[in-house]
Amino acid sequence: MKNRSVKNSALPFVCCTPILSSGIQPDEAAQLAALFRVLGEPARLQLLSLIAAQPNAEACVCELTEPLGLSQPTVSHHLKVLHEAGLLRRERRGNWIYYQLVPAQIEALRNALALPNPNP
Amino acid sequence: MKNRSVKNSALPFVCCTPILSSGIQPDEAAQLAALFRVLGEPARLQLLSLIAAQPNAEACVCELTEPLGLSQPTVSHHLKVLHEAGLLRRERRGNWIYYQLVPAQIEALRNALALPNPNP
DNA sequence: TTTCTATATTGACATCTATCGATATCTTTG
DNA sequence: CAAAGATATCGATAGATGTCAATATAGAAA
Repeated sequence: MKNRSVKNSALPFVCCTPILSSGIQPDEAAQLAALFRVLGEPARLQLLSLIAAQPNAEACVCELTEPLGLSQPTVSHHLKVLHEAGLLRRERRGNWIYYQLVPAQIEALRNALALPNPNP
Repeated sequence: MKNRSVKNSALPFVCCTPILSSGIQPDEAAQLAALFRVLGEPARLQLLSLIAAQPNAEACVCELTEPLGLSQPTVSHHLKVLHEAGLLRRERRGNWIYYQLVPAQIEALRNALALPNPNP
């Protein structure tokens, strides 16, 4: 099977052409699919949701491990995947590392699914 | 690893709560992730794009195999996955089976990624 | 420097899945 | 009914990946 990870097949911050409005090329499909694959994991969707729900829309790993019911290394792994996909920003503050959403990247993904205008 | 397929963990036509506006539950995350996972495959994105680009926004398997460069069983498999996810409609017409997009389901997925309103 | 705490990395394992060749099923046509 | 064509299913296989325990790393504090 081909390598389909974001890290190797796509750059962060892809600008997503609407796939339903124009024929997409194989390399575009690979990049975009890598991003959707990142979202194709319940734990990662919950992480995005949890972070968005925090007071300042940011959270450190220690705040995310318990509500997810996963080990700290696993949570770290998922955060890394989200970060490499450009969906999360990270910032160290003292001992803690805070993760925040990257709204532009999420919006880019949404845009890829935009329906074609029936009356252009 | 848990079963994460659409067929077993999610019903077609899920109605997607915006995950960034409210904390989502594990079962919601599982359903939604199953849908994103369906999109996390280059071949399937290309299928959606190809079908959308057809004259009547529909295509039979025979029209999709060649541009994808995959075998007929593999294309059939991907179409089945998309169909079970509620993203494609199927309709037999003579010997051929035509697949069409289901815009409502695509829109539902988009909606799941909607950003929260900064000034509610 | 040493210790403590938070996070990341490593290695291993079980499971999932994309892919294909072979074959079955279904529909039309002769 | 038999033959042909389109699509689906089956079985096998290689590669990807989520998970954890163990360990490493990095910054803060003593």
